[in-house]
Amino acid sequence: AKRKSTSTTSAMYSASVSSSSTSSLVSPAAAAANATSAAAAATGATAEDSPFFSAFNGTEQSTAAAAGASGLGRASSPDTSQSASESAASAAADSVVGPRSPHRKRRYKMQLSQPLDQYRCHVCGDKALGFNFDAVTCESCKAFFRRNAFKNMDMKCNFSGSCSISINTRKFCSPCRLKKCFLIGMKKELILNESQLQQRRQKTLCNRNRRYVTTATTASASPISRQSSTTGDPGRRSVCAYKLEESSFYPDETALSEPSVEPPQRPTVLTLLEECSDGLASSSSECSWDLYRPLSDTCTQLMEGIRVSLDNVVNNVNETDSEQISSTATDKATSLEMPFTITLSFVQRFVSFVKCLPEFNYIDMDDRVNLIKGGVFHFILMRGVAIYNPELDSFTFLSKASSGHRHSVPLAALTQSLSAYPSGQQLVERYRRFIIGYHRASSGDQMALTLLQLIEFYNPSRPLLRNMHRIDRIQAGYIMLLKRHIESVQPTQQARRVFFDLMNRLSELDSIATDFSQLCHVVGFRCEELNPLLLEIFELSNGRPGGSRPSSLFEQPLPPPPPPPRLPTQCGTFISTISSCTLRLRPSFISSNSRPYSRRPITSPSIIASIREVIISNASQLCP
Amino acid sequence: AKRKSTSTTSAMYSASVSSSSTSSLVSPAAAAANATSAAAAATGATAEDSPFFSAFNGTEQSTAAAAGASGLGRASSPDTSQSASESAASAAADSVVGPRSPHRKRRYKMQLSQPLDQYRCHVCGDKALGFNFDAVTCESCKAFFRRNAFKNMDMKCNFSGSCSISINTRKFCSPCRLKKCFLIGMKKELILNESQLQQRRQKTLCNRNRRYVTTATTASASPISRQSSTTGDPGRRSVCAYKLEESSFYPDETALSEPSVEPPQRPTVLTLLEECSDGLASSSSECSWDLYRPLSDTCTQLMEGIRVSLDNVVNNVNETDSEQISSTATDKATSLEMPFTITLSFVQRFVSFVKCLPEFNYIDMDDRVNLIKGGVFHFILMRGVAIYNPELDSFTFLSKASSGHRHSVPLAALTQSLSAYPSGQQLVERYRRFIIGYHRASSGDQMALTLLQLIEFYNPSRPLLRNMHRIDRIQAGYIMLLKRHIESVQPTQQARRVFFDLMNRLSELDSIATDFSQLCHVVGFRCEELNPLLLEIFELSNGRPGGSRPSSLFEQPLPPPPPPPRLPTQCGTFISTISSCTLRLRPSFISSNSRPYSRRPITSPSIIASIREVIISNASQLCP
DNA sequence: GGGCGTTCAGAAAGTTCA
DNA sequence: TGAACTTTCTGAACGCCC
Ligand SMILES: [Zn+2]
Ligand SMILES: [Zn+2]
Ligand SMILES: [Zn+2]
Ligand SMILES: [Zn+2]
Repeated sequence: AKRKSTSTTSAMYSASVSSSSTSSLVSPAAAAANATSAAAAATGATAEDSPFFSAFNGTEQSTAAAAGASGLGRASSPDTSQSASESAASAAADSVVGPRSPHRKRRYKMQLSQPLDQYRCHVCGDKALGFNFDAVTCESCKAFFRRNAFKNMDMKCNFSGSCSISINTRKFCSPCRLKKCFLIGMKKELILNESQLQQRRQKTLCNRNRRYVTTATTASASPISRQSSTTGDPGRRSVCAYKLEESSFYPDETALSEPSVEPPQRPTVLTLLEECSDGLASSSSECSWDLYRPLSDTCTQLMEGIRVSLDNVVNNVNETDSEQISSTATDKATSLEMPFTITLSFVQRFVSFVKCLPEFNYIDMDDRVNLIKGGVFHFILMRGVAIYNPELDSFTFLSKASSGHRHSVPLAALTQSLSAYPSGQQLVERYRRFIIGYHRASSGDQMALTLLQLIEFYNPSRPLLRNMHRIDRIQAGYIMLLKRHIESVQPTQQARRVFFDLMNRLSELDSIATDFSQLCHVVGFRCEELNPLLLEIFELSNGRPGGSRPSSLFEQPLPPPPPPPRLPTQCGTFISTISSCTLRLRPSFISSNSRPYSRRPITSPSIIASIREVIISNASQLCP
Repeated sequence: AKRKSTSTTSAMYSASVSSSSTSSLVSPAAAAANATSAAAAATGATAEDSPFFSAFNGTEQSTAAAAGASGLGRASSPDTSQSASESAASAAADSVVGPRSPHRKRRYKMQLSQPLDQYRCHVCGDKALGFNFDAVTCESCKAFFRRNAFKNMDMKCNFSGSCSISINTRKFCSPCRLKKCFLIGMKKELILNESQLQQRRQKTLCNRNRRYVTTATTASASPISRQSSTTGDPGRRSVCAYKLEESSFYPDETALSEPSVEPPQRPTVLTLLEECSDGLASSSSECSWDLYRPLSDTCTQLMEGIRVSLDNVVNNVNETDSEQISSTATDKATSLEMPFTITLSFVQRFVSFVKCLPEFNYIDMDDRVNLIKGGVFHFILMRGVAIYNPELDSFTFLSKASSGHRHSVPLAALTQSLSAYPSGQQLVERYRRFIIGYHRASSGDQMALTLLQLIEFYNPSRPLLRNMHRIDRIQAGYIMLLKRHIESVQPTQQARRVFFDLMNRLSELDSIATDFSQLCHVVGFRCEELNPLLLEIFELSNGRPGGSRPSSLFEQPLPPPPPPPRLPTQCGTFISTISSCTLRLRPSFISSNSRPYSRRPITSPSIIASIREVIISNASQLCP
């Protein structure tokens, strides 16, 4: 009995397979198979002994067996498992219809002679109404297939994996049922996917609305049909599926008004974010990468833009500044004028640089000011990392004045300049460690360091920001860009480590910047003749929430000062440069010279107004 | 009879399942089948031989058969095989059933006027509600059968072996009752087996979570939304799914079916990414936030889902495991069995947990395996952080076995367990520092730590990944979620610092995990009696690119080993648990016991195949 | 009328708890 | 052990668009 059952199995399966592959509704093989199993049953093995017994009901089976046994090989029978009466009828029909051409076209209305409801599901033998997902199936198999075709073929059959599926047994082994569905040619591609579904639903909804409006012509319904459906018309059927879309449904052509396709413009980091969250946009068809992740087009463009601006603006010290720096370097290498001169020059260039970035344009005017105001120290300090030369322990940068030569400002000079101030040396030492650490972590990668500057620049926690979300998004974009950049230059394995290491080090920057700003405060405090403008500027970075408490560095009264550093001559230049080019603070501040330093409110409106003026005045230069 | 019973086991189901959709217990088809089988039985097979013999007690059966044969077609049954005269039948049904309005306005309610309880359990005669395990039984017999069908038939009847089973006597003789169950045709094949059970539970868990999340977080939404998600067909793939599947499935259509509106389903982290890149979607009209950034709805939902799954799955140690851990803790606190037992239990739970996450569903089967395979050690170690208790310097977690008490496993025990191995103690010490550092950085924030586990889990640089982009995107989503979480619990100013600090510490994890995996390698190496399966498992995490070079820890030949730790008894449990529940490795691995350890290729295909089997086998449980 | 999807009550598993 | 309950699956009936 065991052996027989196996043979029955294979017979049955080949039966269904062939029936599907020939696309005729039934094949001789199928009929023969039934005959076989019937014969098996007749020989004494109970039909039920065979786990593969295709349990069509008994009478059908015997009928089929009889027909098969008659040797006529009902080749054209549309069904193997018809009930007795039906089979008789179809036998008659068969004799009329005659042999069907074997290459019968796919699925032309086969209602040639017999009504469709005579057909039987190719999966389970239940009565079928027509094609479902490209096979003749019953309603239940149709639903079953729709529900399960996309589920992963996970479940294993509990039995041999070749259970026979009949109208009675179909619900016992879904894996085998599903398998058979595929076997007989059901196509899961014909199941509507989610977006097609949405379309369909929307269309339905649309039509229904129209019909409702036109037929009902109730005054309330017509003008605001959308609203009515949104609020859940109680009289209407509650259609769950539609419910979901109602909020986004516009009665008429959503599609038309929608299609703001793609900003053909220069991409911003926000474009990158979209690309990353989208997944479709990735131009590379590859799903994976090898050691180095290739850059997407967007990334390349963004970084190229940054690189160009970097070269043209940030690294392009103008001659005046260069001269200035050169002369300061020779005359007062260790005075505080040196860093002031340099940073002033840089701040100008950096602001110009930032204004070249497309996304800066999208920021509120006030917030542009706030970003610059709140981040001066941060990006100045980050710049230090970028121009640091570890061999020389110096900052080095091209100098136009000395014709291609490089300026080189030893860090030691800074130490010395600040030695007169409390904790000045320690602070510089901290900064040095910070720089060195960063340099190691980044391997001096200028692009990475520039991106870090930008990430620091677009810091959503700067004080007074009006739209933190926007800044946050931009920052996220640059973070993503940095990530991608690193992944493109570091092997996958190390990329993450490097990336997070770099990001993490920014935290230290925050505290260093705070201390530097405090220190500068003191510097300004000590130089009475220092123009109030300078004070204001240094106070810029002081306005952060935590910054209102004066740093502990400066709390106790200072000891009798060493020869107080003086910033006489250059200060004028510094101030005038700022006022003329970058900041253009109101003249009144420059003129009100000897005003005693008093702890003004941290966010003096005048400053903001002034800086805003600068930004606005140059707004036309912003890249589109 | 013996032989036959075996065949019964493997045999397929009965042809006599009555038409399930009807309220009648017997459909004409079934009746006919019964007639057949009865005939077959008459030819010599005993009744209990036939797994399909639906042995209603004699009278009923013959009645049913007669009814079917007589063609009277019990009108109340809208049976499928009744093709013609359906209207007549239903009309008849109407007249019988009661005053259903003739205009059949709605779905027919099928208010059975004659309740089913007129049917009697075929085992005990109690009232029956329907079919259970393919026979008409009462509830108690159903439960009885489920509980005992697979128990050994050893128990002998205390009486003659032919006790009569009635509603009163049924509890007196289990063996006879069970025998009768089989006799009347109950099929133990229809009892869900272990893996099916697991799937079912997982699915329930998933759905519960989803429902909970959607209801909990959409308080403002319409009350129907819950219902829609509840009754909606599961398994439907969301828009995100399609996005994720991009090139994999529909190379062409994807682009066409773009205009998908809003993913109405449970959000994934990808939804979050979209939201973040979108900018318009931010539901809060606010552009800024104060100290603590409010969470968007998406974030809330995502985290709520995670939290629920975390509580229900990860932190829900089942009793068996709990027992095991308890007993191990008392007996062999310092042996290596302890960590093995615990981690095994955790790995199972973690895999379940991950499978509850909506986005996991969108990942390629192979990649699911690869993620788990490549990350076992990582997420085990991260788990350590989550359950670390700094006061006790222990891992602590709830124990069901000891009724709400907590297990507490001192880290020192781990040190001691590994003291026999080279560098074991140092490694544990490193791990301890890692844990403590993380604990400080996160302030023990469980959500943050869980997110970090997930970030580590979705690591695009795991070996052999087929779609790194997809994993990368998911990881980015979780990183974003972590960021948002931290921003919501930390003041803006510190949030970034904390966030990057936490992220950065993951780098250290990588190296610790590598070393641990190497160490486990050695452990496996030393214990010859250790089952090869165990070795394979520990090798799982060894497949990373950099992992092929053996850690320097273990390069030189080891000194004569101290008393080699042995993992005898528990290992069996360990292995069997793994094989049965979580990993289900191929039996061959379990049986081939004494195979000498040899350096197999790092990515033994068998492992992958095995693990894939696990994942696939449970795939239907995945939330849609 | 063909062929999709949607609905929803009912069948049949498991789970809980006294 | 068993009554009561929960959950998932199933499929007949139906709605809609082409
Ligand atoms: Zn079917
Ligand atoms: Zn099967
Ligand atoms: Zn009973
Ligand atoms: Zn007995």
